[in-house]
Amino acid sequence: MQEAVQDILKKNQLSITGSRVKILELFLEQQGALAHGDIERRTGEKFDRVTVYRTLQVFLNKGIIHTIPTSDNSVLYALCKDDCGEGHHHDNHVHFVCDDCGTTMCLDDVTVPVIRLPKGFKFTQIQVVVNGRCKDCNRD
Amino acid sequence: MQEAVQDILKKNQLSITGSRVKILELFLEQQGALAHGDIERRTGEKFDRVTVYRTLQVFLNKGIIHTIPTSDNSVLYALCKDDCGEGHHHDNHVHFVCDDCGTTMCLDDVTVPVIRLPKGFKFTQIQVVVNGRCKDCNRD
DNA sequence: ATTATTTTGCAACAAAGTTGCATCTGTTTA
DNA sequence: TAAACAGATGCAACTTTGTTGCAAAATAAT
Ligand SMILES: [Mn+2]
Ligand SMILES: [Mn+2]
Ligand SMILES: [Zn+2]
Ligand SMILES: [Zn+2]
Repeated sequence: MQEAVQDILKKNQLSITGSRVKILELFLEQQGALAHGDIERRTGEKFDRVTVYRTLQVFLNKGIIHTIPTSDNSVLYALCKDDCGEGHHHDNHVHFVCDDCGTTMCLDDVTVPVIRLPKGFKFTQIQVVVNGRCKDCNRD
Repeated sequence: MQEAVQDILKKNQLSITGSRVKILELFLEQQGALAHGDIERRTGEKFDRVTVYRTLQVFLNKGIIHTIPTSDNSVLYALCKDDCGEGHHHDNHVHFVCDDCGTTMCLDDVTVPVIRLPKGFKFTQIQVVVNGRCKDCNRD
């Protein structure tokens, strides 16, 4: 785990600092997505709010994490699993929001479908967000 | 136009007030979606910010407008075309964001596809947001 | 026209996000 | 390994966005 964190930072030519290590650990030990607030809470207010913002921004630019649009328009972040790089995101999988437990997760195995657009429209990216009950919450 | 506005308000048992008429007009004379900020600007700061928030909230509850999730997590609103009512939205169409001109619009004729979820997951709603170049911007 | 009900604007507040700058930390080089 | 450098952090101050309570104003009902 420690190694994984260091690897990711080195691979992206980022200096290894307390906040980056800690925040990256949070993402690795968590299956769901994290909001900015979650991160602040779970780092035990160890880092300044500004540092968290800037760290997330750096991770986004480097293609280490991606944002997830949600129906309530809160900003969520999740690890990129694939080969995303600086300015090159290709996380074309479906996102799932459980209305029961509130977790938002990447369904890495569910690829986004092809959408037939009206004449004249060209797409570059398709985002799919599914709401419902997750696996765990249905097991009752 | 004036009539359409009055009709919608009456049909939803809403009293006819300056802000409601003006904001509804904005939506009717516009093909794309509007952000809260757009509305404030285009009403010429005629109404208090709080009034705009409350008006949009009322319209949302009544099923006159719906929100659109976007990749940059800004809140956008658009008219419901269908038979949405109080607490009953069924705007299951695809949304399109033009990266060129910035407009976000409802593709009312493009219905959201069925998504095959992993075992154990149940869905209640599927949101699809497509980014790309719109019809108008491709006409060059 | 009078009354009852909603809606509005204001003020005060809370939450979320940004920016500049001095200080500190991690990395590089000699 | 120590000094020098580049980059990251924390703080303060600020902006933007959204919320709440309440009195005044506008709308609807009688
Ligand atoms: Mn994802
Ligand atoms: Mn729509
Ligand atoms: Zn769940
Ligand atoms: Zn366009």
